[in-house]
Amino acid sequence: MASQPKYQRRKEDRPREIADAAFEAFAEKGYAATRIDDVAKRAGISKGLTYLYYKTKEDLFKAVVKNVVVRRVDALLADVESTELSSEAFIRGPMLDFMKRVPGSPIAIVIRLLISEGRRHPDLIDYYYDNVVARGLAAISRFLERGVERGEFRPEARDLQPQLFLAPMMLSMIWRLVFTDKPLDTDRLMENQIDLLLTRIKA
Amino acid sequence: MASQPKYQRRKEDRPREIADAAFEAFAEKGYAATRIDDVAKRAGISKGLTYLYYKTKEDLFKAVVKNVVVRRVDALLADVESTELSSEAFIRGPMLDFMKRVPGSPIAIVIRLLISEGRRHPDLIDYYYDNVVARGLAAISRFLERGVERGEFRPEARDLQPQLFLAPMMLSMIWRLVFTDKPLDTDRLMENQIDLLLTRIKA
Amino acid sequence: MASQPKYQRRKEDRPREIADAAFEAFAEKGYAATRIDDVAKRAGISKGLTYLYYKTKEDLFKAVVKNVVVRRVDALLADVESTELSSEAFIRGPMLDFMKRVPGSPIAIVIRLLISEGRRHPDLIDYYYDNVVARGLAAISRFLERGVERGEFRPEARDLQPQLFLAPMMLSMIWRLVFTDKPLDTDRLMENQIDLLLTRIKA
Amino acid sequence: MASQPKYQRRKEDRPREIADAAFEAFAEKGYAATRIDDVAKRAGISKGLTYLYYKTKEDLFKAVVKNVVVRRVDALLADVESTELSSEAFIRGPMLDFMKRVPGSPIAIVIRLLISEGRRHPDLIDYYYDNVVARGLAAISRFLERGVERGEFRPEARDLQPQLFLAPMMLSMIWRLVFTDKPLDTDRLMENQIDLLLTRIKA
DNA sequence: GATGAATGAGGATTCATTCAT
DNA sequence: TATGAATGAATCCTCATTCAT
Repeated sequence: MASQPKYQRRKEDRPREIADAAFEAFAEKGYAATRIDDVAKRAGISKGLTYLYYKTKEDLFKAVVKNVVVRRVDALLADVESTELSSEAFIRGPMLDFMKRVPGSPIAIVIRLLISEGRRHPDLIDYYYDNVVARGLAAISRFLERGVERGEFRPEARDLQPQLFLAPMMLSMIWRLVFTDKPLDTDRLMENQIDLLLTRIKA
Repeated sequence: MASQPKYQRRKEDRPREIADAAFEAFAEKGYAATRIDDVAKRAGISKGLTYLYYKTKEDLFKAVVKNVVVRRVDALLADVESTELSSEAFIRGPMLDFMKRVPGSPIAIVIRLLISEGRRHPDLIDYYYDNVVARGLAAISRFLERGVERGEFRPEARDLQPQLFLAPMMLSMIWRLVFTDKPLDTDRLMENQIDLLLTRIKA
Repeated sequence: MASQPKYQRRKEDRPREIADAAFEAFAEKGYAATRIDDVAKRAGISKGLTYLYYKTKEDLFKAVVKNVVVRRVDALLADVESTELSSEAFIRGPMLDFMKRVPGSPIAIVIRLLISEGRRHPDLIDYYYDNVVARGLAAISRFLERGVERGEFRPEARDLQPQLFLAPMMLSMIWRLVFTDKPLDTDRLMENQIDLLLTRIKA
Repeated sequence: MASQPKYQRRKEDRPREIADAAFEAFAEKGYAATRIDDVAKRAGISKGLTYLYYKTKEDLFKAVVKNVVVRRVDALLADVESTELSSEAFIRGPMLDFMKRVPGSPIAIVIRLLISEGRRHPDLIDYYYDNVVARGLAAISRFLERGVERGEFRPEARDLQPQLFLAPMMLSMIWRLVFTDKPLDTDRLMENQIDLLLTRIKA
């Protein structure tokens, strides 16, 4: 093997590279079972360098949840919010598509990390809630409201808990995380739920 | 005050006492952060004795998931299956009650453990699936079937994924595990879901 | 080699054994350069066991200074204070003997540790001052006072700083710690000082 | 406020600047606890540059003891040796003044470093002995000799160990290094010692 | 059976030193 | 020269597991 250059200065990219590597490692083995050495190896750097950018393993964990997630969630949400369709068409279209993608996305992984490690990081929980959950719920509420205003939905739509839209997505996520090999048509699950809800609220 | 050992009974109960103590400890701190010493202290015995009953920490973990869970789940399911009501009355009554209790029950804790540690224990996942999830799903399917046979539900009820009944329960569970202090009327969430579903399938 | 028993329970003696081993190690290499592993090896135990008795390396350091020193200083001071001689005879005899022994005793080692590491352990400094230095100074003052009362010393003896008696001892200590191989008749140094002082204060 | 680099001059001064910075750092935290990074920061240069002038941390340590000390000691001794006074006047005047200044001077710091780290650097010890201690002792001996020759001191003065003059200075140094906040009139201690000695040797 | 002292492998973290830029 | 990113050996400390008592 030709020997690789031993040094490669890439100050700019390192933090993200490390966070990405850590994300993979945490995703695969969980926080506790992940060795800083693993992360470094995945990132193609030495263990010590990790500590130049992240003071502790916990810092790294927080960075993973914050940066990685938000980066990807932003992308996903952007997709969704830039549409102009009838409320029903939007919900059955882009919004459903979005929800279908979540259980297989990094968001699911992060949820798992938060479920496992969240207790010791209340600030992370808050961060995640504010930046992901609350935004998602608000988007749904906004949509229902708009539907009512436009006369597409009945006024009772306003009283619907937005979590009703998300429940099958959550179940699908957990299902796929835990029961990897047990069959479940998660797409159909979400479609059915949307159908139930739209039937109920359509004007 | 020094905390008193919680368990201290006859030898024959030891394995269960240890498993119970371990369950508490795992519930509080998670698998990795739980010290065998903690478990022993909670069980009121010495660290060494733990190893007489469980060869490794992992064994203990498995025992917790298996024994503790099944024991408690059995109790919960027994409640439910011994009823004679109209299908709708049953669903809105005992079944809904049962579901409402789950997010605050040990089952939620075990779910968390499985989400966190399950990957490394596929046999546990299978065990849990067979003994808890599959039984629950089958019960729901059986119920729908019975409703159709009795003419209470429309035949399409047979096609409903039983997970639709469980989705809000799952979301409630996760919500309460993760967002301990964020408000969510989980009971209402489940009621609404039941209502949506019954509206759809009632004859 | 016949294999030694792998386990040897000696709960009672361990703390002292470890502290003694640590004392040796610290004496030889200083605090920073001493590895817990060295200490354990010297004590004939495993590294981990050290931590059963001393939570951190710092704890061990404190224990060394406190226990080891006080143990030995007590012995030395006991010697001295139990005499009944004329003041001059006492000073030229037991007290001088005592001082001559100090530079080669563990006290010198501890002084070195305090000089090196003391800044980070003000409590240790205080402890050492109270238990060693202050006691020594007080003993000297008491002696001068007694000499005056008995008419053996002139009243001006009361004004003598007790540190004047100790100064050559201190120089001898440092000299021997630092300039191990440079000649200096430390005994004569102390004798001369005592002589100077007695000449001055004798009635 | 970010601390400003203290040194930042021409290249030719670099080695000295670094050594001075290192001296400060060693003085503050001791050898082991001083990071090369600290030294560099104090010197207003990058870590790497330090290695251009000093191959290792130990080299730097040696340079500190050698250059810094000798530079400052030379200055101090120069003061002293250029006088023309009666022997007694000289001892009670410039020499006593000099000794009084030592415990608060960098020499004290270096002594501490030698006490802490000297064992691993016998060459440094020798260097220090030759350039500081031996010179000091010789100066004192020379002075006594001269006093005898001039008829100011009795011939027995020749037999006096020069260390007797230095003992209270040494004690004062250590006292101030270790018992920073315990009161001791170190000036008076030295004055008294000089008085004792002069009383003994004056013709 | 019980105990808890003892072991030792392993992991997070630090920091002197190197070297691409 | 000058920088500071990068390396990796070294070290403290933890904790599951063992075993003498």
